[in-house]
Amino acid sequence: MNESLDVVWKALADKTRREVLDALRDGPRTTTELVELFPKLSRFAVMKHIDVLRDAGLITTRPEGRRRIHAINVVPIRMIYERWVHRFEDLWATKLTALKRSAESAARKKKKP
Amino acid sequence: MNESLDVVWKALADKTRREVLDALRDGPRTTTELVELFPKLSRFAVMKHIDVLRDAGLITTRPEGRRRIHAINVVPIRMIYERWVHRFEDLWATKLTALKRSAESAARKKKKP
DNA sequence: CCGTTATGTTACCATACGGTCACATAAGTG
DNA sequence: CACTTATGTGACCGTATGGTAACATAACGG
Repeated sequence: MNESLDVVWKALADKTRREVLDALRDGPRTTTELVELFPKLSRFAVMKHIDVLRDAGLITTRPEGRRRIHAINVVPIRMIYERWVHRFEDLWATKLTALKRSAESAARKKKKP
Repeated sequence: MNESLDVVWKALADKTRREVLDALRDGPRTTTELVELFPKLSRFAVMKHIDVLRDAGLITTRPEGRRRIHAINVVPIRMIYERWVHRFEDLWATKLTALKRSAESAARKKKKP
């Protein structure tokens, strides 16, 4: 679970897969329902994306009769945020950042052996 | 700046590139300094990663003499958070309650050793 | 100048990835 | 049972990606 976050990043790198997760925000969907959301893609392409998302732990699949119901699991997204995105928050939205960086840059310039 | 974030996602999908951004959190670095952070990779590989990060707007490069100094730009990361990750935050809470509920339900059913 | 340092360009290769198709299974429905 | 619906598997293919190597430029230091 530690550095297996790379699989999550890879899964999120694809626009279609992020759209699948967007769709699942409102609630679980069957495979066919998800396929119908992407008229430009074949059923197999969407199913492959579902596989990738499931392997990354981003969705859970539960069979119900002959249908398969996919639900989102936000835990990996939360991990991405807490373990990575969050650490950059202090760098954004403040001009202090730019000041700090330019100061460090100036120091670096002077400290050339 | 308001371009599709897809190129940013693609850039962040690589572990090495995320490590480059991690290194740049503390301040700007030259190309050679960044290369030395990855002894297992060739200079060209690291330079390619730098190119990808710059194309995604995640770093800015400024020439200084014969050196090139790369600095992080957190704006795309912030956009990723605000335009995508943030929208799943309300599911974190509901996920917790769902877990709690299922845990209670499991505890109730748990007569089996 | 010359050699060294710092960096870039071009070409090239192996693998991963996104996608399609042919075929297959399996559960409702008449 | 036969028929339709819902879904899955395997092989296959073009392109993108990550990586290396050969060659090239350009600035500093003596």
